[in-house]
Amino acid sequence: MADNKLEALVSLAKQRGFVFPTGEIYGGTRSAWDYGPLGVALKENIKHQWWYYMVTARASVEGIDTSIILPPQVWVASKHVTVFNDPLVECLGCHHRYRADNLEEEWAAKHGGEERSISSIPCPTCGKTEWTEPRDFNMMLRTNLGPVEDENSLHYLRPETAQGIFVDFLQVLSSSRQKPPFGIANIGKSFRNEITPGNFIFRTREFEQMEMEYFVPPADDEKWHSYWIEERKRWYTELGIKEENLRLFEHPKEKLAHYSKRTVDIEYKFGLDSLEWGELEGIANRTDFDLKTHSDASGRSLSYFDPSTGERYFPYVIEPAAGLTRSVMAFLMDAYDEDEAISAEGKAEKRTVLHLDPRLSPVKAAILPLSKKEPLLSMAQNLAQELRLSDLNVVFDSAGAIGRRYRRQDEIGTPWCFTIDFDSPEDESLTVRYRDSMVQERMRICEVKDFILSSLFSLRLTPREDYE
RNA sequence: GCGGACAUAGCUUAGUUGGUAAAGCGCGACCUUGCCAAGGUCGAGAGCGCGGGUUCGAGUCCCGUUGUCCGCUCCA
Repeated sequence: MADNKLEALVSLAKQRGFVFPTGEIYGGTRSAWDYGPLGVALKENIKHQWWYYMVTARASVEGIDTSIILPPQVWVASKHVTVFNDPLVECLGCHHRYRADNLEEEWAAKHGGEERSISSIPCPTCGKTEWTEPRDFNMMLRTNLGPVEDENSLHYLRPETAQGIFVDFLQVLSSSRQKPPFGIANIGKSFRNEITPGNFIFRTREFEQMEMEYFVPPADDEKWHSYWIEERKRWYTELGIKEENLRLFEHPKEKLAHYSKRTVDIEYKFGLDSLEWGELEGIANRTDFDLKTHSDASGRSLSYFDPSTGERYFPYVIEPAAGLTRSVMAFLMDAYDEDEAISAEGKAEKRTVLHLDPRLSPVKAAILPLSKKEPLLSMAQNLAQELRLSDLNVVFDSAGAIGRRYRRQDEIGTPWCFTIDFDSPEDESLTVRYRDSMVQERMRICEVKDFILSSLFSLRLTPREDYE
């Protein structure tokens, strides 16, 4: 059922220009999907809503945009070069793959601490003891800068945007005059050499992240952690994700990443066979790990001097790290619906509709002349252009019956349709038709722009400042 | 990386025992219609994921490859 829904959505996405496979004329590539005219609008709108809620609306958060390629030492210091280097082996009997270090640990645990190398441990699946040589598998993509390819030219594409923030910590601190608690936000592409990409745009090797690092006095870490978990969950629900499709997942202590004291994921119920619940965002307490390691590695102290107490300390970091491209998929799936509309003949017909929040809708309004005759045509075109000049993405559509045109807009989530009819030249009014209720109302043409702008404005979220 | 299934116009599919690509929807134009996927006419659009083989001849058979999905493995 839900898998069918994804199929329908993928099909709709391709047909209407939300998302399509990268390089399809060459057979496509596993690593990426492209965002079409509507897809990029949706993605930009999500990004904009995040930036507004996390940066613009908050006095305590600054935004930056850091480079995808950083000095390689950054990834050595952050342990990405070493810790996430997994030795993988494959059983020559049944071709199952395992992490060699995991199997060795399991053996020791089951056999009273007896240590054995992978070469003498039988395969848990088929029992054979024949393995390929362990091969290091690093999640980072590499590239070479400059004309010569050697050790010195080796660089990595960032696997997360967070490190750019830590590396710039001092510059932001000194140029913005912020003091803890304060945050630095960063949106951009990251790259991970995932073994198994898949599930549409859920896991790709190239993806976009929206991350914010919130620097707090160490004693306040837990209450800020709770604060951000609630703020972030609220962001999704206020933008239309159904409450029952979201849940929090507490990472078990023993499986926490090396830098984390506590991590809570916000998961979305994709409801697919291969992806029942999937992580949209992780909110981690990274402690002072990053600031300290970069201080040690760089020789520059990334600590904060508090003039009011005369103390110098390393702030703790609360990190809400969201996957932008994943959330595009979640917003689309959550908005996708097939309901019933009554046709002109009184029959109930299936209607495909995206119940997107108007702030996220790629197209805010459609301007539809009921007929191609003048002056209806020009009136509609003029209104459409006026709205475009107000920075509103609108479409003008005069092709086909009016009902068909409404359905076209439903399918891409346009919240409002404005129809110029034969009375419009006389009464300077038109009909506004709402996507979700299909209700129609009369409205003065001169009020359309303010109606849309104020409708969008009234939906704005206000950050909660008190976390107690 | 392993195993399985699938791969035909923008989308969904049909293509009989191999004989030289079809339909619906969508799209464009015109006419008609005048507020929830109406009707009519005309039109654009695939050489069947890609490469190779068998054959007089291959979407249709064989091999390889790429991609998608499912199941393993992995996922900071």
